[in-house]
Amino acid sequence: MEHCTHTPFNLTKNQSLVMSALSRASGPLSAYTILDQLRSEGLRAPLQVYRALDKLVEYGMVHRLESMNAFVPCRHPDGESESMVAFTICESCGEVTEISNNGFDRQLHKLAGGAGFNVKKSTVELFGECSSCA
Amino acid sequence: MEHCTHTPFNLTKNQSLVMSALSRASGPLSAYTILDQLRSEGLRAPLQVYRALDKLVEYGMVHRLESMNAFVPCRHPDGESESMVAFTICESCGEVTEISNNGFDRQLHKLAGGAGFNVKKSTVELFGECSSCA
DNA sequence: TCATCCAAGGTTATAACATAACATACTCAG
DNA sequence: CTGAGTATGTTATGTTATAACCTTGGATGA
Repeated sequence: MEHCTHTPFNLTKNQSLVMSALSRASGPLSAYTILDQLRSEGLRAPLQVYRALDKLVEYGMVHRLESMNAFVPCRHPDGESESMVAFTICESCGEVTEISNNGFDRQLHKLAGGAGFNVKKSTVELFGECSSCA
Repeated sequence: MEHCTHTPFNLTKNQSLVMSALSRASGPLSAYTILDQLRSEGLRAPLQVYRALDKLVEYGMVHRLESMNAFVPCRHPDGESESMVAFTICESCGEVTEISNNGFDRQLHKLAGGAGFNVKKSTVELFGECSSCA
């Protein structure tokens, strides 16, 4: 599935700006929040942000959190190879963590496969309480 | 997680209207599509639909597809007991299917639990190709 | 009875998220 | 150079969701 294999890209100006805004942030950002942060850099319209985001997602450098209409830089833990990506979202502190696991990925494909469904892309977002808030 | 345990409810008028619109439909409906279908029944404003949807989701009778901003009636297959719910979404014909599986649910909790995260609610949406389209 | 509470409903306005359409510029292989 | 393909800029608009405020109707119990 999506992952960071394409990372070493020459990003365009807008793509770099959006990427660095996301990297600086401590949590997910909406497209419009990114836009506000980058007005001083010359960005003016939502499309400039959305276009950059589309590419960054395509390159696997950014993930979209469907349940939040927000974006995070890809930071899957070292040692994890490419596979499905899932997110934990803490309902009390807002922390978002990326987790990936090959076994789980296989399970998921198997589960869907049992119904004759061939999975190409997955969205897995888990809400609950993180360890620091427990 | 969410499921249909609360089903035998006395729904209000708006809730019934929204529920029957979803039940009639062959696929997911957006809130605004539901509104359009129910104008003839007297609904006028988005909030009337959103409020009904909120309740129906709370009762476990409707699921929200986060990645599509759309809603489907809960129809998990007979014999499946309560557990996590996942959806397959066919990118070629648009068919949406609900699947649930206790083993998968446990896996998912275990995966997150390994990172100290306590899962309360999950969104699992799988995109790909369904059996009829293959 | 009627006071009070509370869930649900109605309405207007607006916020938040996302894309259409069209014109211009950059860049790189042929 | 040239032209195909990608990126950009800009305006306008489409789509999804909620805020704020007020009214209705039914249950409860003093």
